[in-house]
This record gives sequence, structure tokens and C-alpha cells, in this order.
Amino acid sequence: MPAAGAPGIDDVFGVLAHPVRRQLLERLAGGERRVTDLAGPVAVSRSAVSQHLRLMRSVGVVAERRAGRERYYRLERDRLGEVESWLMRIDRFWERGFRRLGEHLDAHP
Amino acid sequence: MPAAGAPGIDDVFGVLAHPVRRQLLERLAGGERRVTDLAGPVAVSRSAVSQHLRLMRSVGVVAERRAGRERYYRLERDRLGEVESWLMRIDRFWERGFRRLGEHLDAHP
DNA sequence: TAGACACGTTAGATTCTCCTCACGTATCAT
DNA sequence: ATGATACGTGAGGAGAATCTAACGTGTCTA
Repeated sequence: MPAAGAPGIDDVFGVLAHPVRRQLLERLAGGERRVTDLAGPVAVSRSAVSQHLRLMRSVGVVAERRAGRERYYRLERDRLGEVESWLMRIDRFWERGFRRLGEHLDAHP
Repeated sequence: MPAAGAPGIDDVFGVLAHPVRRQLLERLAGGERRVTDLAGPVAVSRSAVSQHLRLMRSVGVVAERRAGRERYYRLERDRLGEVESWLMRIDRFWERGFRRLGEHLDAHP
């Protein structure tokens, strides 16, 4: 039986699974960036970054704004919220996690 | 070049990337479970579940307790905390969620 | 002890993922 | 207009991830 639809990542969890994509998201947390600026610090080619961005855009984790020949990407926070809420469901973040939250912030300022 | 050491996923994000593993974690959020009970509702074979559990154990997301011929698995919440803290870093959790958290603590001291 | 049960593990095939290379399309500068 | 710049896309291949089937080990029950 052939694969039903198109293969590939289609949820936020899959997006977060790749270190390069996490790196890109971290960078975008500081605000809008151009592709070239995103691809600079990263260990793969600009083409690879472009493909990661396409994937992330299709999932809805980032959005694009065009300005001349440049494209600015920004975070789309709602999708990431799905991960937060999933974690809260299974981790009971509110009740057991709050004390650890303080520790995490001490450890990773 | 072949993979140096043990194969596969080695971080929490990778663990969360697979729907079956998330399903298992959701089930474990309710407390300790046996492998058979975990494998029941899931769409893959018990063998596949076993392999997922091994992976999750190696990452430290779950832990095992043996009792006779059965094995009970439980959540190891600290590892999942890494995802939480990562999300907070990039998503500015403080601004959207922390106020609600404060209200919650005021309401339930 | 014999057989059922609860699991783990390995092997092997199949499907995904991710990368680079090469090329195509706009847009800007001269 | 010409060339450089900023990106995207598609092909193709290497390697990773995942599944099932078959088998092995220890434990319980009759």
C-alpha cells in the first residue's frame, strides 16, 4: 500500500525534534530575521535552512513577510502553545512543577 | 562514518516527536503501567512498544520497576522539564502564562 | 515439570529525513 | 541592461527511524 498523503513532519513536536530547527526558533525568539541572518550561525547550508523554514511554515510555527528580495521570518507562538499545553496535561506542571521552575531559571538564566 | 555509540534519538525532543511515544507518555501520566497495558490501546505491536520504551528509558524520560515477570514503567518528569524550560526561553512564557500562574497560587496557597 | 505468560532483543525490510548540488526567479545596484 | 544578491525548489543519495516476525529468557500456575 502506498503512503496515503505526502510524507513528512506535520506537527509541532516533529518540528522541535531537529536541533537546527530549534536553533532557528531560538534565534527567531529575538524577533524577525532574514534568511541569510538565520543561516549564518547554523552548521548547514542556506538551502537546508530554506527547507527547514518551509517545513516550519507549513506547520505554522513561523510566518513569512516579504520585503523586496528579502524574506523576514517570525515566530507564530500559538502553535508552540500546543506543546506547552500538552506538557501541562501530562506533567501536571501547575502542581508539581512550579518549584522546579525556579530551579530551572537559576540553572538556565 | 557509522554512528559512534548507541543508535538513535538521544534527547527529549526526539522522544516527543513520535505519536506512539506521546500516547505512551499520556498513559503513564496516570501512574505506573505494565507493558501489556501500555501496548493494548496502541496501534503497533507489543514489540514496537517495547522498543519505544527502551528508547525512552535510555533518554531518561521513563523508568522501570520489575515485579516478577512484569515490568512497570513510570514517568521521569525531570527530563520533560527540559522541554518546558526551553519553551519558556523562546516563547516568553512569563508574559503570557505567568500572570495566570500567580493567580493560581493566590487562589490555592 | 510442562506449559502459559510477560517481556526483551535481533534481523531485515521499508519508509522518512536531511543534506548538498545545481538551477530558477525576483529584486537591487551601477 | 548587466551583474550581484536573496531566496526557493527539485533531484538524488546517505543515513536514521520504525515496523513486524521470530526467537530467547525468566516467572508463574497447575
